[in-house]
Amino acid sequence: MNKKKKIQQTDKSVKITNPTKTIRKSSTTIKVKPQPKPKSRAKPGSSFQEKDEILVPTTSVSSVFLERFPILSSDFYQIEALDLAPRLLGKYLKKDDVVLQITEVEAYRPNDSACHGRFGITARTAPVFGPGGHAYVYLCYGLHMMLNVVADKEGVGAAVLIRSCAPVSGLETIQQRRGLKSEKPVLLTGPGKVGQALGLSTEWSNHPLFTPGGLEVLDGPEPEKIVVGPRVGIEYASPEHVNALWRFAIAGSPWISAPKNTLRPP
DNA sequence: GAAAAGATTAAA
DNA sequence: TTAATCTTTTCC
Repeated sequence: MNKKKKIQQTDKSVKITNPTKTIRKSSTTIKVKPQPKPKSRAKPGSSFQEKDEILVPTTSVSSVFLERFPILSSDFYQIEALDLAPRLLGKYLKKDDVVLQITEVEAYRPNDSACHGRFGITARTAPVFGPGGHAYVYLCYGLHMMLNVVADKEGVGAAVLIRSCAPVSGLETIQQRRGLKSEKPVLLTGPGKVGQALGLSTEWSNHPLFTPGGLEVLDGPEPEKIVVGPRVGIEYASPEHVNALWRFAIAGSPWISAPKNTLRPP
């Protein structure tokens, strides 16, 4: 059917109600939350009290990464999502004392019937249309925080979903946030798990990833081989976009979400 | 103003 | 296979 005509990117007639933009800043010191209940997530808006936190000096682990893998600049992201997605593989996500290596991603693009930007600019999706290099975090199924990296230039509605990561440091914090004492792929294979491990809420949406503090993306080793496949969980989209091979993963990595049997060499 | 659906996960 | 859980978007 003809469902493809309204997907055009909207003009300025759309009103943009400003999303809640309380960008939380965290210092370079490592924060350890003593409160032990990873089950009930803290309600957005009530950031955990500063006084309840135990501040620990930055460890050598972070210094090593900052030295060898510097934070990526804004320029890195100003390309189309299909190019940015595979380039994000192997890069590092850093927040608090947690460092994750990106192992699986999906590209979402303009004129893409699976992209959140398909309805134009809204309060939720405004960051997607902003300049590349910012986070787009949204609540999925009322439960899961999904982290995207906004791609391309301002005005273009494109982003890359982070589907899976491998743990690099901060394993205890990851396990505590996940409520799971495992080192196996079940810990971080899935977009909801990544968001939970990083301690994200929708307040982190639109957070710049190219400036020090809070959530950052650091440079990392380029993977030797990459596999591609159709994106996951978008059955509502048009066949053309359901079948598009816009899912990318590091070949051979165990840190990849299901289904794995749809991934092939490009 | 009401209702359906969702870029998922964990447990039965 | 299904419940959990709630915001966003659409429909009347």
